[in-house]
Amino acid sequence: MRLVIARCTVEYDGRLEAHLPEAVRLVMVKADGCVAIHADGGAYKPLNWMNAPNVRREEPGRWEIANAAGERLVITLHEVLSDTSWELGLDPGLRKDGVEAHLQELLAEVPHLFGDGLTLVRREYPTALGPVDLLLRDTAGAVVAVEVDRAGAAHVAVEIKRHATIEAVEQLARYLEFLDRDSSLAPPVQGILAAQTITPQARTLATSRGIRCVVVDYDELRGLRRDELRLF
Amino acid sequence: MRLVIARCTVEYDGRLEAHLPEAVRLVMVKADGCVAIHADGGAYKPLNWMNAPNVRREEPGRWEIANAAGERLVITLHEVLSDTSWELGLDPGLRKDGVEAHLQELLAEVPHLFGDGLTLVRREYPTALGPVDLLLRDTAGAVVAVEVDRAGAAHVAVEIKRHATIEAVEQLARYLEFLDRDSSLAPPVQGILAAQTITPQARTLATSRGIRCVVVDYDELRGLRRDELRLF
DNA sequence: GTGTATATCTCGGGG
DNA sequence: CCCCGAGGTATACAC
Repeated sequence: MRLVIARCTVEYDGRLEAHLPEAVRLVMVKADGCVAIHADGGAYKPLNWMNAPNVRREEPGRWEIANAAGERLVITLHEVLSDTSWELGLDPGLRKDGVEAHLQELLAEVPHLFGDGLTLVRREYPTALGPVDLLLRDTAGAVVAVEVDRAGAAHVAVEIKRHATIEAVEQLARYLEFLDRDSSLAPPVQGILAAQTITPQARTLATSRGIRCVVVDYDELRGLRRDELRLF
Repeated sequence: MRLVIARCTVEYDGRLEAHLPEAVRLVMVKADGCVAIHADGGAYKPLNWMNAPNVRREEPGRWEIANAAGERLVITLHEVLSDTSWELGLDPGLRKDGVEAHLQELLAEVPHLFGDGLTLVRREYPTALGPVDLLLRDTAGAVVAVEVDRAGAAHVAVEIKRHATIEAVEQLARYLEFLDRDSSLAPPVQGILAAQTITPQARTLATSRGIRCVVVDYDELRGLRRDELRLF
């Protein structure tokens, strides 16, 4: 990794055009060749950048970086205050826990939480528009629907979010539209929006579309699984 | 701006949990107190970070950074290879050209491109869900609708995107639903999706919802405006 | 502050 | 390769 502190101006021409007036900034060049220009504030996002792969032509006082898509970044270095390089080596990478995928894993193990007699058909059930998080089947005729037109549904589609907004409702509604045309399922398919938090607007829209909202708790689910495992 | 090159491990506990095994990385601390931990690759996004505002408690070999939301970042420094600081000063900031807002400005000037007799009512026309990019009015009864149920519409809502996906169609469909209930407009309101590029899936969904797709060219529009200005 | 929309989003997965 | 969806998205803006 190379770190250059310099008074510079920058021009970017590609997906848009952007210009940075003269100021002192950090220019970071990583081992893969990607370049980022940072100011001394504004979260982690650089002011300007060029991703790898790219080609960098370096002349005294002027760097020109271009990629195959025709994007071009020109850095004019008026004064270089520091120019250092470091061997960092390959990073072992980040381990994450608590993202939507984990919520999905946990919920897939306890489908009966959404209604007695509900069992898992599969996770990531495919539709023409994309995969539904969970598809459940009612094995006891006990689905409780909030709207008459989806009452007694034999299948239930579950959309899982950490935080559900209107977008999540739209997404599930799209899936339901296509699931109702799925010949292997008997329409109507019931929809459930499951999330740790749900905005009031999303809840309103969901209700008006006959979609049930369920608030779930990640820590509680983890505990539940631990408790269930104890039975064996 | 402070730049620390160090062999370190990192723990984040907040909106999720994340862990970074021991490796040499760059720890960047900006003037506003935000912290970012970079590996030597992977575009501009850091492996881990903490935005401002936050409180940083620094002990030898261990930084603990926390914010008001209860998020916590702990950096254990096993070996510090370099620790430098720089005065960058306030950045004059980035000037951009070619974003969606500019496309909207240009299109607002030539509403007749969407159909003869169409004039601009206003940009950012408000609905309960948010503003519609452009609302047009048919002053010549010449709106061409792709679906019978929206034929002869007196008003046209235009959603503008640089690149239109299914999301854009959903967004416009939501607006149309509310515009049809707008007492100051006579339903049905026609919808047009205008973008520099439109995905095939978005086009399919748009057509099935009676929304017309129009591909626009930013450079051509700029030229068009220049040509029109020459007339005066 | 919440909610909504944009972004040179980045990043990963699947067809 | 494109498309889609998630993100500790970040960021701006309106209510």
